[in-house]
Amino acid sequence: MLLVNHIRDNFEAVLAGLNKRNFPNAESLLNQVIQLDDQRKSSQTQRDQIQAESNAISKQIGMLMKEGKRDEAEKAKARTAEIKVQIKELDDENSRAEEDLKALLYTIPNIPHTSVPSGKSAEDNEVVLEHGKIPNLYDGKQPHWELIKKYDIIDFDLGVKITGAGFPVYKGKGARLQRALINFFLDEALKADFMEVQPPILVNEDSGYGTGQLPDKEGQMYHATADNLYLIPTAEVPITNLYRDVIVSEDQLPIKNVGYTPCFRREAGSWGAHVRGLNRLHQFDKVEIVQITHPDKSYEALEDMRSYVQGLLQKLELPYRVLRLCGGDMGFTSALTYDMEVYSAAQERWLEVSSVSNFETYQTNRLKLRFKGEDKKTQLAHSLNGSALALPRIVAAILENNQTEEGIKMPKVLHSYLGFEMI
RNA sequence: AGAGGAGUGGCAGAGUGGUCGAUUGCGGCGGUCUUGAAAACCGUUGUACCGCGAGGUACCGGGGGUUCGAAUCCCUCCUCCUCUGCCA
Repeated sequence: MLLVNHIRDNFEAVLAGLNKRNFPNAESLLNQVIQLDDQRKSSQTQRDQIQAESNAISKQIGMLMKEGKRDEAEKAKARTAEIKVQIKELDDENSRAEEDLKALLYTIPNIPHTSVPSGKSAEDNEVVLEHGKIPNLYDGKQPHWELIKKYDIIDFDLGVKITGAGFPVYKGKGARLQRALINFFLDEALKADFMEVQPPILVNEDSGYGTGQLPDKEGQMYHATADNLYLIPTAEVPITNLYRDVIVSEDQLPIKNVGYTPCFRREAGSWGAHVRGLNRLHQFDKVEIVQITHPDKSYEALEDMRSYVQGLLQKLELPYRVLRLCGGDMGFTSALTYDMEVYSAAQERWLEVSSVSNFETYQTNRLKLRFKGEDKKTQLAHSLNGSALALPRIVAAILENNQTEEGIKMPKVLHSYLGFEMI
């Protein structure tokens, strides 16, 4: 969430940023924030003053008791009754103001970076670059949901029997392709100096709040109610929360982590014509990269992560393009997001396979993720993450783009991982 | 899962109702001494909020309660350890 002091000091800039997102009622909400913060401050100041008085009286009573002056002590006690009531009132007032302020801040999205184009929807995203040749396929080309049946490598019906729609079963070369991609992605990340982690894939409420899935997106996560745990929608949640309530020393930055996890999304009400086959699933595999950086270095890191992901797509020989998301299409918590899309030659459309974002202090403020530099001052770090990569759509694109009448050719870089070259 | 024990500052470890944000040791930082280092000695050493400042307030696993006053008493939750059971 945004820092109140930042809103105070940069009111016009914050307002302009929210307008770039087409965020409604921005000005009045920002004014409310400042007003609630003022309320919070004044109730706390009052509370602290009275508390100080009460503490003084208590000390006095302690001394009187020690000296055996029981009567005077009793007299002093009488005065505290009123103070107690006042403290209770101011306490309530203060915590109410704090809660209201927090609730309000939760509804305000991050401020877009100056380079973010204004715009309302995906159509206004800026195409930063396109790379690779869109393949010219033979006449009998098929979308991946046909190919997987033809070669018997992914079985949706079996998944329905075992679990339900959106939980495919990968078989034979299909399963081996999954495993190969995961290993390839992890090995590449290790070469790029990311430290591998294997986090839990169920997380508690605090973690959900830490990265912002709660309270807004509660309905998007599977909830194990018996234990009040959530299945992760992305490894971003457990990996970034590793650093919740942590103060690192400046020389430990940047922190670079990579993790492979399955991801679970309920995707309630989001099924339609474009989500056939592997395009949208309830469970899928993803390798995620996360960085925690010094505030001065986060945009450099973002560019590094972007070119890193581009490198993966190039090695997989997939035609892709990079989009800079516009204000209206960007995620709630992000300051700048690049989407990577691969071209799916049989569906004849672009598929999002990665999203790389800088959250600046928006997440770290909630997480209380700080660093301490030479000057001994603690300040919020910046957090970033990106998919590197999400498997299903990569699999879809590999299958579709490389299909021939003789079979499906596997990208060269995967051969040693796969143990075969064709499906 | 059952029985018992325990959670205190970076770490170790005192503190069982009063001036305790908390004795002490180690570590860290600064200094004295030294050609340099070690040793020794001296000083310093958390986080957050409010305040221009002086300063104030909160934090002893989390939450709640008793009390004029809670690290200390009560309730509850969490975590760890030991024993028993179960298990990949």
